[in-house]
Amino acid sequence: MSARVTMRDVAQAVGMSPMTVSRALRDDRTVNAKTRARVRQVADDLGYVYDSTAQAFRTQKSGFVAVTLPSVNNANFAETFRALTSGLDGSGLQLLLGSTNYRVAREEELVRQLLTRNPEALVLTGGHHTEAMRAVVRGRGLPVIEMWDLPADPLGHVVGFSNADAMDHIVAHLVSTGRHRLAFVGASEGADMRGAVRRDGVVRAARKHGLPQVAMIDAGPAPVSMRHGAAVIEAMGKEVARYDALVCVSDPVAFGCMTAVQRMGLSVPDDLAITGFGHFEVAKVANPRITTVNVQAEAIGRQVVTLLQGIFDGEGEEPVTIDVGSELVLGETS
Amino acid sequence: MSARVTMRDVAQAVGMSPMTVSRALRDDRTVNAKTRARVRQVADDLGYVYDSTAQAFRTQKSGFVAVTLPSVNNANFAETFRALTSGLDGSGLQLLLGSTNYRVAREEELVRQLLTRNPEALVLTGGHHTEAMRAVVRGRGLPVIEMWDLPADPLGHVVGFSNADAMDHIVAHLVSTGRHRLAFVGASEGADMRGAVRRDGVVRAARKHGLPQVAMIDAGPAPVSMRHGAAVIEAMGKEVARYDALVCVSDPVAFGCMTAVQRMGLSVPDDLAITGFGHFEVAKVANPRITTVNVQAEAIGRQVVTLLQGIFDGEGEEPVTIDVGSELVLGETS
DNA sequence: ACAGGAAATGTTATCGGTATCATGTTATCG
DNA sequence: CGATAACATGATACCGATAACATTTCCTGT
Repeated sequence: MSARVTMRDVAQAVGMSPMTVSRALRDDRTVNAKTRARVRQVADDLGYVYDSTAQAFRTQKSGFVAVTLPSVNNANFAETFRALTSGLDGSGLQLLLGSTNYRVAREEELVRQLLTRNPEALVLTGGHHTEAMRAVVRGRGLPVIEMWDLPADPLGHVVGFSNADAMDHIVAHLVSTGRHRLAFVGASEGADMRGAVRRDGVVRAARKHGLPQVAMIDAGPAPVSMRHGAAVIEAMGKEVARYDALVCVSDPVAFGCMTAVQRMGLSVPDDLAITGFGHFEVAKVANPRITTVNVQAEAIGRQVVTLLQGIFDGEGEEPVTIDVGSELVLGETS
Repeated sequence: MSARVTMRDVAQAVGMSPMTVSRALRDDRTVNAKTRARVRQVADDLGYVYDSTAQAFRTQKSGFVAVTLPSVNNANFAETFRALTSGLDGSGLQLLLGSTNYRVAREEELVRQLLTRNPEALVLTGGHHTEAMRAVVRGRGLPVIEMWDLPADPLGHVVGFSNADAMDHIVAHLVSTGRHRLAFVGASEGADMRGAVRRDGVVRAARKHGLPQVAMIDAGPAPVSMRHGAAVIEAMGKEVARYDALVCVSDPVAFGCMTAVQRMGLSVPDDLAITGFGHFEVAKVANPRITTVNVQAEAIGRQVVTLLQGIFDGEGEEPVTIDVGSELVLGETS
């Protein structure tokens, strides 16, 4: 109880200076092996717990990597985060996670907050940010990685893919299988830039392929998921048969739409094709399997880790852009 | 560029002492309102960024709440985490997240690491820990909350529910609808205590209700999800019809099993009942809807937030146990 | 046995805020 | 108008680890 055990206490107990204890605990080879062992032992006995805060303060290296995600409640982002975690495991770096709830204003606030912790690198999801935030980050001069997007004017490194290209794959595929009355199912226009980019991608692709205008089905404010897809289709009723393909903003939405369509007795894909986005597990397992786009969430995480390692090993300063691409994954719904 | 801007620099620019700047930035009312505004302005102009590390060091309050989750890649845990995040938003506390990958040994290591950051509270998922970890945490004397479980010997506060009771609900329901050849689908016996508790819960409940022995279907090492459920049933083929109910360790597994069963032409629930666990979105949306148990992931998060607020407001020291309960949610698969 | 260098350990100052106590300055009132 | 309180600001020390430099101890070869 009482006061906390510090290196000074350990040093006293061992009969050495705090400096030696510091070195010993960091496994500094200039400290005699026997001393090192003894220090370890005594530290354990005293219940000493290393203070990373003091270290971070003194060395001006926090050991933190700040990460922003739109939401942790999304299998794809979660997968990327998992890859980051496991890739950074053992490197002595800690992830500092924050969620933006798909809003750039919230992102700005979050990043300001994260920066006060002195992170050694900043990993952002998406390439859309407020001007103020860009300024803050730039002024800080710390390594930045934007992921899940290919921003036109990157802040630093980039690991992502083109949402527009991905949507083009889908539209091209639908066109080639004879569909031409497309509807896009996504979140209401609002703060969710990612959804907006996908929507625009579909519209542009449709135009390019000579299709009539794409209908917009609004599944509510972001984030939208299975139940929103199901609800909006349910509300439409048989009206939905007016279209011959539902292009959904994500796999969960697609799955939701599909179940609603099936419940009303329509057949997928005979009456209606359905496509998703993201290659979520549900797309692979659903009945029928959902045609989707694989965006390789895990690969993004791994690439970010590789970049981070390079950064901390003091490698090249020039910002790198890595396009992990995306590929159409044919299912049975189209 | 060059050196970083500190309070000293701001103070100099304003023509006041660092102490006044410190107070001004914290909105200390003893500082003249005009001065406060001016300090704010100058700090902004200079691009000053507050250093939480220094603050944490000096005040010995990190502003961190450490949280361990088995995996962020699980909609339920993610939901709890989201509730924690949004509940703590604006309180000046930062969540420090770590994943245990469902292994207590990993949890111990993780907690040791997290403790070096001086968290002001520790939120653990689950009630199974290594002895060493219990000792470390106890010795530290910081507030602890265990969630998602009702441990027999809690480390501190508890917000959870009884997994055994929940499984009993399910088994009782299956029995009451005439099923008696049960099989449990879950992860291999191993480090995943949560899965083990559910399995044992089913076995005990079956015995209590006078059922013959419950068969065990091994979907592979934890964590198991949709595709593992689908794969193991697919591998069994029609053999699965030997049972009249599949009790699955989670909704995703249940969904995977169901799709596999349906693909081989069997009917759910006519040929086979299927139950899940967790009230995941997929259970509500799937076709047919999956009978499951609602464990109120979000409520757990909210309750934890309430406890934390109480702790930081210096309230009652006696550990509290909150049972958020669980309830059977009837679907169409049983 | 001794110079010279390697190995092991110690001393001092410091990172950027802020608790604490001290001091100066401006209202308030009999 | 002088005393006293209310308000505003400042000086000093310190949180716990460690970089940088200094010193001591122990070998090694001749």
